[in-house]
Amino acid sequence: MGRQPCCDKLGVKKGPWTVEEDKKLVNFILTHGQCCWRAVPKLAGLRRCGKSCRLRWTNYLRPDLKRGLLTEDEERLVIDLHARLGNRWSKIAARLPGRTDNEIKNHWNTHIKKKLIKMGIDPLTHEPLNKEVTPQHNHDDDHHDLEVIHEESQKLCSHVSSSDNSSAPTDQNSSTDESRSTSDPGDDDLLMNYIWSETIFLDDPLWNISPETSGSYGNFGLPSSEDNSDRWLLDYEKDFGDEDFGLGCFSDMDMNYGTQ
DNA sequence: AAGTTACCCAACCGCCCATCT
DNA sequence: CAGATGGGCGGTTGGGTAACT
Repeated sequence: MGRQPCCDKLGVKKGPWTVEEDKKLVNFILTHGQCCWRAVPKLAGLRRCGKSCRLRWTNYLRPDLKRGLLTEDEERLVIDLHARLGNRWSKIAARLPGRTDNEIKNHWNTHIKKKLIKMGIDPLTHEPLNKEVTPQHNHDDDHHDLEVIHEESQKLCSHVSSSDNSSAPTDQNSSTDESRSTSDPGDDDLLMNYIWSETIFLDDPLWNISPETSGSYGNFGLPSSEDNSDRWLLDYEKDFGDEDFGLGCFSDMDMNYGTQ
Protein backbone atom coordinates (compact mmCIF):
# COMPACT_ATOMS: atom_id res chain seq x y z
CA MET A 1 0.00 0.00 0.00
CA GLY A 2 1.36 3.39 -0.93
CA ARG A 3 5.00 4.04 -1.35
CA GLN A 4 7.96 3.83 0.90
CA PRO A 5 8.96 6.99 2.71
CA CYS A 6 11.24 9.41 0.93
CA CYS A 7 14.03 9.09 3.43
CA ASP A 8 14.34 7.92 6.97
CA LYS A 9 15.40 11.37 8.18
CA LEU A 10 17.84 9.65 10.52
CA GLY A 11 21.43 10.21 9.59
CA VAL A 12 20.39 12.58 6.85
CA LYS A 13 22.77 15.47 6.47
CA LYS A 14 21.50 19.02 6.17
CA GLY A 15 23.04 22.34 5.38
CA PRO A 16 25.38 23.51 2.69
CA TRP A 17 26.62 21.01 0.15
CA THR A 18 30.29 20.19 -0.07
CA VAL A 19 32.22 19.90 -3.31
CA GLU A 20 32.52 16.18 -2.73
CA GLU A 21 28.78 15.81 -2.42
CA ASP A 22 28.25 17.88 -5.54
CA LYS A 23 30.63 15.69 -7.46
CA LYS A 24 28.91 12.55 -6.30
CA LEU A 25 25.54 13.89 -7.28
CA VAL A 26 26.69 15.12 -10.68
CA ASN A 27 28.42 11.82 -11.35
CA PHE A 28 25.33 9.92 -10.45
CA ILE A 29 22.94 12.01 -12.52
CA LEU A 30 25.25 11.88 -15.49
CA THR A 31 25.48 8.13 -15.42
CA HIS A 32 21.98 7.21 -14.40
CA GLY A 33 19.95 10.22 -15.32
CA GLN A 34 17.23 11.33 -12.99
CA CYS A 35 15.48 8.25 -11.76
CA CYS A 36 13.51 8.44 -8.56
CA TRP A 37 14.98 11.00 -6.25
CA ARG A 38 14.40 8.87 -3.22
CA ALA A 39 16.92 6.36 -4.52
CA VAL A 40 19.49 8.94 -5.57
CA PRO A 41 21.18 9.57 -2.23
CA LYS A 42 21.57 5.90 -1.47
CA LEU A 43 22.83 4.99 -4.90
CA ALA A 44 25.06 8.02 -5.15
CA GLY A 45 26.52 7.45 -1.72
CA LEU A 46 25.12 10.61 -0.24
CA ARG A 47 23.73 11.10 3.22
CA ARG A 48 21.10 13.46 1.96
CA CYS A 49 17.38 13.46 1.53
CA GLY A 50 16.27 12.81 -2.02
CA LYS A 51 14.42 16.05 -1.97
CA SER A 52 17.60 17.88 -1.07
CA CYS A 53 19.39 16.19 -3.97
CA ARG A 54 16.68 17.24 -6.38
CA LEU A 55 16.86 20.81 -5.16
CA ARG A 56 20.62 20.92 -5.35
CA TRP A 57 20.55 19.60 -8.89
CA THR A 58 17.77 21.79 -10.20
CA ASN A 59 18.88 24.95 -8.49
CA TYR A 60 22.61 24.73 -8.68
CA LEU A 61 24.24 21.82 -10.50
CA ARG A 62 22.12 21.61 -13.62
CA PRO A 63 24.39 22.26 -16.58
CA ASP A 64 22.06 24.62 -18.37
CA LEU A 65 21.82 27.13 -15.58
CA LYS A 66 22.75 30.70 -16.18
CA ARG A 67 24.45 32.53 -13.39
CA GLY A 68 24.56 36.05 -12.21
CA LEU A 69 21.91 38.67 -11.90
CA LEU A 70 18.93 38.72 -14.19
CA THR A 71 19.29 40.93 -17.21
CA GLU A 72 17.00 43.86 -17.87
CA ASP A 73 15.13 41.80 -20.43
CA GLU A 74 14.69 38.96 -18.01
CA GLU A 75 13.56 41.30 -15.28
CA ARG A 76 10.96 42.85 -17.54
CA LEU A 77 9.73 39.45 -18.51
CA VAL A 78 9.52 38.35 -14.89
CA ILE A 79 7.46 41.41 -14.05
CA ASP A 80 5.15 40.81 -16.98
CA LEU A 81 4.73 37.18 -16.14
CA HIS A 82 4.22 37.90 -12.48
CA ALA A 83 1.46 40.31 -13.35
CA ARG A 84 -0.22 37.48 -15.20
CA LEU A 85 0.66 34.45 -13.13
CA GLY A 86 1.29 35.75 -9.66
CA ASN A 87 3.75 33.92 -7.43
CA ARG A 88 3.84 30.86 -9.61
CA TRP A 89 7.58 30.93 -9.83
CA SER A 90 7.99 27.63 -11.58
CA LYS A 91 5.71 28.77 -14.38
CA ILE A 92 7.63 32.00 -14.63
CA ALA A 93 10.94 30.16 -14.56
CA ALA A 94 9.74 27.96 -17.38
CA ARG A 95 9.77 31.06 -19.57
CA LEU A 96 13.29 32.03 -18.64
CA PRO A 97 15.77 29.51 -19.95
CA GLY A 98 18.53 28.75 -17.52
CA ARG A 99 16.79 30.31 -14.58
CA THR A 100 15.30 28.46 -11.66
CA ASP A 101 12.14 29.22 -9.78
CA ASN A 102 14.16 29.69 -6.64
CA GLU A 103 16.47 32.15 -8.32
CA ILE A 104 13.61 34.16 -9.75
CA LYS A 105 11.78 34.11 -6.46
CA ASN A 106 14.85 35.37 -4.65
CA HIS A 107 15.47 38.03 -7.25
CA TRP A 108 11.88 39.14 -7.05
CA ASN A 109 11.95 39.44 -3.28
CA THR A 110 15.30 41.17 -3.08
CA HIS A 111 15.42 43.34 -6.18
CA ILE A 112 12.31 43.66 -8.28
CA LYS A 113 9.91 44.18 -5.40
CA LYS A 114 11.92 47.15 -4.20
CA LYS A 115 12.25 48.55 -7.67
CA LEU A 116 8.51 48.41 -8.22
CA ILE A 117 7.78 50.00 -4.87
CA LYS A 118 10.27 52.73 -5.67
CA MET A 119 8.45 53.28 -8.92
CA GLY A 120 5.20 53.51 -7.03
CA ILE A 121 3.88 50.21 -8.23
CA ASP A 122 2.37 47.63 -5.95
CA PRO A 123 4.38 44.45 -6.50
CA LEU A 124 1.37 42.35 -5.63
CA THR A 125 -1.24 43.90 -7.83
CA HIS A 126 1.03 45.69 -10.29
CA GLU A 127 -1.24 48.68 -9.86
CA PRO A 128 -0.10 52.13 -8.80
CA LEU A 129 0.41 52.22 -5.05
CA ASN A 130 -1.65 55.34 -4.52
CA LYS A 131 -4.64 53.83 -6.29
CA GLU A 132 -7.42 53.42 -3.79
CA VAL A 133 -9.40 50.72 -5.46
CA THR A 134 -7.93 48.01 -7.57
CA PRO A 135 -10.10 47.73 -10.64
CA GLN A 136 -11.18 44.37 -11.90
CA HIS A 137 -8.84 43.11 -14.49
CA ASN A 138 -10.12 43.68 -17.95
CA HIS A 139 -10.00 40.34 -19.68
CA ASP A 140 -9.91 42.04 -23.03
CA ASP A 141 -6.42 43.01 -22.11
CA ASP A 142 -5.40 39.43 -21.59
CA HIS A 143 -4.61 38.73 -25.17
CA HIS A 144 -2.58 41.84 -25.49
CA ASP A 145 -0.70 41.08 -22.30
CA LEU A 146 0.03 37.58 -23.40
CA GLU A 147 1.26 38.81 -26.73
CA VAL A 148 3.63 41.14 -24.94
CA ILE A 149 4.86 38.28 -22.83
CA HIS A 150 5.29 36.10 -25.87
CA GLU A 151 7.29 38.77 -27.57
CA GLU A 152 9.49 39.19 -24.54
CA SER A 153 9.97 35.45 -24.28
CA GLN A 154 10.88 35.21 -27.89
CA LYS A 155 13.37 38.02 -27.65
CA LEU A 156 14.84 36.38 -24.65
CA CYS A 157 15.10 33.03 -26.34
CA SER A 158 17.02 34.48 -29.19
CA HIS A 159 19.40 36.06 -26.74
CA VAL A 160 19.89 33.04 -24.62
CA SER A 161 21.43 30.71 -27.08
CA SER A 162 23.73 33.27 -28.54
CA SER A 163 24.77 35.26 -25.54
CA ASP A 164 27.63 34.27 -23.40
CA ASN A 165 26.20 34.32 -19.93
CA SER A 166 24.66 37.62 -20.74
CA SER A 167 23.37 37.72 -17.23
CA ALA A 168 26.77 38.60 -15.99
CA PRO A 169 26.25 41.53 -13.72
CA THR A 170 27.50 44.26 -15.92
CA ASP A 171 25.11 46.49 -14.11
CA GLN A 172 25.05 49.13 -16.72
CA ASN A 173 21.44 49.62 -15.84
CA SER A 174 21.13 48.91 -12.19
CA SER A 175 21.75 52.05 -10.33
CA THR A 176 21.16 51.16 -6.73
CA ASP A 177 22.39 48.60 -4.28
CA GLU A 178 21.29 45.96 -6.73
CA SER A 179 24.59 46.52 -8.37
CA ARG A 180 26.34 45.18 -5.37
CA SER A 181 29.03 42.93 -6.59
CA THR A 182 28.56 40.32 -3.92
CA SER A 183 27.19 37.94 -6.44
CA ASP A 184 30.42 37.12 -8.09
CA PRO A 185 29.68 34.34 -10.50
CA GLY A 186 33.33 33.95 -11.12
CA ASP A 187 33.97 32.04 -7.95
CA ASP A 188 30.96 29.90 -8.50
CA ASP A 189 32.06 29.15 -11.98
CA LEU A 190 35.45 28.12 -10.77
CA LEU A 191 33.86 25.79 -8.30
CA MET A 192 31.50 24.37 -10.89
CA ASN A 193 34.35 24.00 -13.30
CA TYR A 194 36.17 22.01 -10.70
CA ILE A 195 33.17 19.84 -9.90
CA TRP A 196 32.44 19.11 -13.52
CA SER A 197 36.03 18.62 -14.51
CA GLU A 198 36.43 16.12 -11.73
CA THR A 199 33.52 14.07 -12.96
CA ILE A 200 34.66 11.11 -14.92
CA PHE A 201 31.85 11.42 -17.37
CA LEU A 202 32.57 14.62 -19.16
CA ASP A 203 33.63 12.76 -22.21
CA ASP A 204 30.84 10.33 -21.84
CA PRO A 205 29.31 9.88 -25.29
CA LEU A 206 25.97 10.43 -23.69
CA TRP A 207 26.78 14.07 -23.42
CA ASN A 208 28.78 14.32 -26.56
CA ILE A 209 30.66 17.20 -25.11
CA SER A 210 34.12 18.11 -24.15
CA PRO A 211 35.56 21.04 -22.30
CA GLU A 212 37.56 22.02 -25.34
CA THR A 213 34.51 22.53 -27.48
CA SER A 214 32.64 24.44 -24.90
CA GLY A 215 31.71 28.02 -25.21
CA SER A 216 29.21 29.96 -23.18
CA TYR A 217 28.55 26.97 -21.03
CA GLY A 218 32.21 26.24 -21.01
CA ASN A 219 32.27 25.74 -17.33
CA PHE A 220 30.04 22.80 -17.81
CA GLY A 221 31.56 21.56 -20.98
CA LEU A 222 28.54 22.47 -22.98
CA PRO A 223 28.36 23.96 -26.41
CA SER A 224 27.68 27.61 -26.81
CA SER A 225 26.61 28.51 -30.28
CA GLU A 226 22.99 28.62 -31.23
CA ASP A 227 23.32 25.58 -33.42
CA ASN A 228 25.21 23.63 -30.88
CA SER A 229 22.92 24.44 -28.05
CA ASP A 230 19.99 23.23 -30.06
CA ARG A 231 21.82 20.11 -30.99
CA TRP A 232 22.94 19.60 -27.48
CA LEU A 233 19.39 19.82 -26.29
CA LEU A 234 18.24 17.35 -28.90
CA ASP A 235 20.98 14.93 -27.95
CA TYR A 236 20.16 15.50 -24.37
CA GLU A 237 16.50 14.73 -24.83
CA LYS A 238 17.23 11.82 -27.11
CA ASP A 239 19.69 10.27 -24.73
CA PHE A 240 17.63 10.68 -21.65
CA GLY A 241 14.26 10.14 -23.18
CA ASP A 242 11.33 11.85 -21.62
CA GLU A 243 13.07 12.55 -18.39
CA ASP A 244 12.56 16.11 -17.38
CA PHE A 245 15.92 17.57 -16.63
CA GLY A 246 14.54 20.93 -15.94
CA LEU A 247 14.97 21.76 -19.54
CA GLY A 248 11.31 21.78 -20.22
CA CYS A 249 11.55 25.47 -20.63
CA PHE A 250 13.45 25.07 -23.85
CA SER A 251 11.12 22.68 -25.49
CA ASP A 252 8.20 24.54 -24.07
CA MET A 253 9.40 27.76 -25.51
CA ASP A 254 10.09 26.12 -28.80
CA MET A 255 6.61 24.79 -28.82
CA ASN A 256 5.03 28.08 -28.07
CA TYR A 257 7.29 30.60 -29.58
CA GLY A 258 9.86 28.82 -31.61
CA THR A 259 7.94 28.94 -34.82
CA GLN A 260 6.81 32.22 -36.13
C1' DA B 1 39.49 47.95 14.38
C1' DA B 2 35.39 46.23 16.26
C1' DG B 3 30.62 45.88 16.54
C1' DT B 4 26.15 46.30 14.34
C1' DT B 5 22.97 46.34 10.63
C1' DA B 6 21.38 45.21 6.07
C1' DC B 7 21.37 42.35 2.33
C1' DC B 8 21.63 38.20 -0.48
C1' DC B 9 20.71 33.58 -1.58
C1' DA B 10 21.18 28.52 -0.80
C1' DA B 11 18.68 25.35 1.50
C1' DC B 12 14.96 23.75 4.24
C1' DC B 13 9.97 23.31 5.49
C1' DG B 14 5.45 22.17 4.78
C1' DC B 15 1.62 21.83 1.79
C1' DC B 16 -0.72 19.97 -2.32
C1' DC B 17 -1.62 17.06 -6.17
C1' DA B 18 -0.63 13.03 -8.88
C1' DT B 19 0.45 8.46 -8.60
C1' DC B 20 1.09 4.02 -6.72
C1' DT B 21 -0.35 -0.18 -4.14
C1' DC C 1 -11.70 3.32 -3.81
C1' DA C 2 -8.82 4.55 0.03
C1' DG C 3 -4.64 5.38 2.05
C1' DA C 4 0.05 6.60 1.67
C1' DT C 5 4.08 8.48 -0.65
C1' DG C 6 6.82 11.03 -4.28
C1' DG C 7 7.69 14.97 -6.45
C1' DG C 8 6.91 19.72 -7.22
C1' DC C 9 5.97 24.13 -5.56
C1' DG C 10 5.84 28.49 -2.83
C1' DG C 11 7.16 30.44 1.54
C1' DT C 12 10.56 31.04 4.98
C1' DT C 13 14.92 30.81 7.38
C1' DG C 14 19.69 31.19 8.58
C1' DG C 15 24.53 31.72 7.42
C1' DG C 16 27.80 34.47 5.10
C1' DT C 17 29.30 38.90 3.78
C1' DA C 18 29.31 43.77 2.61
C1' DA C 19 28.21 48.29 4.30
C1' DC C 20 27.78 51.29 7.88
C1' DT C 21 28.66 53.42 12.54
